[in-house]
Amino acid sequence: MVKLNRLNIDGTQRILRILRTGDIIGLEASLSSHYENDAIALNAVAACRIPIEVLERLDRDSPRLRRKLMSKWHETLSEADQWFGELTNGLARVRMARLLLKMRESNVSDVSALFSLEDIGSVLGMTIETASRVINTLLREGKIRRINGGDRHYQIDIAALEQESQSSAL
Amino acid sequence: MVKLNRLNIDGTQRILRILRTGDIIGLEASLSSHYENDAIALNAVAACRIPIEVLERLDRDSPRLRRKLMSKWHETLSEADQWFGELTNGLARVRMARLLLKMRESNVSDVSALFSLEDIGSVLGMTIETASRVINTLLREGKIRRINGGDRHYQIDIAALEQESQSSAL
DNA sequence: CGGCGTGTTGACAACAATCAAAACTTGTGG
DNA sequence: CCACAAGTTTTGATTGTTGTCAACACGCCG
Repeated sequence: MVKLNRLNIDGTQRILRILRTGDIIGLEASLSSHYENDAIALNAVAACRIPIEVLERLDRDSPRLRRKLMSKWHETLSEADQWFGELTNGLARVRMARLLLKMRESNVSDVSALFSLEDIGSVLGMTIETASRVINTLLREGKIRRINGGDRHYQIDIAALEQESQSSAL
Repeated sequence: MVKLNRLNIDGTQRILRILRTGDIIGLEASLSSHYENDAIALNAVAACRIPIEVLERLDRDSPRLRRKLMSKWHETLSEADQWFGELTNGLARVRMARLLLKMRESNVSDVSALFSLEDIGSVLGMTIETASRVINTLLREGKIRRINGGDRHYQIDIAALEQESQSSAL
């Protein structure tokens, strides 16, 4: 997992979203030659680099790749909007529920991989203390369970969390 | 101004961002043929429509346009990230200050155009009551001034608001 | 005039931040 | 292998901010 970090003008830092297998990054390099936010790996990652020249040649010669590239842009934007819409509204426990659902290893899995409290706080816009409290409440309620050995992995009660995540926001 | 509205699965609604002169919308139509969020005009707007076929022909024939198109995607994503980073952190009055600065008519103007309290609330993730309170506090402090006649237009004290907007978040 | 949409204000309750301390983990060097 | 230091998480007490509920003001239009 890779966190996409934005450093605001005022020194504030916020995680914009978490990138996972299949996600693309730095596509803007083909345009402006400077990155606008940091990417920091949260665990061991395998990355595949495509040199700009190759990208440009393919872009020139292959309409199919062009289409694919557009599609990636779209996907990224769509993802960004989803994070915005889902993780910035509602009570702390609602946002946490949504994050847990979002960070599942796959759409059918009930195993969710989280990260440090500090990073959780930065994603959900809350302090590490509230993050900790919310997680522990969910643990006590049996809606999530720590997987031991798994580094900050949780087994989650999907149905329960989906209900939580639908609390009205604002 | 056009508000880009996201309708979440749970019925919640949230404004993702506000589009203004020069912004582009519905670029994804060239890919997936379905829109994922509503666009609603907040005042009279002039729009320019480009048929997909034209877009595709130009995309095929003109490398320059392709570059331009990519650039637009990039711009949109960048904008989305900026909204996320700036308007979802910190106290209500900090977020309001940032919105006021962002909604200026130009980079040098000190006139900021807002919209209904309901929409402000939906952008900043707060209730209309808090939005009203914050605005009135800023008015009383003389940091913003209502422009009479101007429909929800404010003359803002840029320096003061910039200072506000730099309050530590979280 | 009377109703409707929008904005304002107050009192109160709920939620989350802050401050502080302790428990627990992990890695390091003796 | 233990002791210790540094980092991370947990928990408690308290304060501050924001949401909720309710009432009212104001302008607009039929």
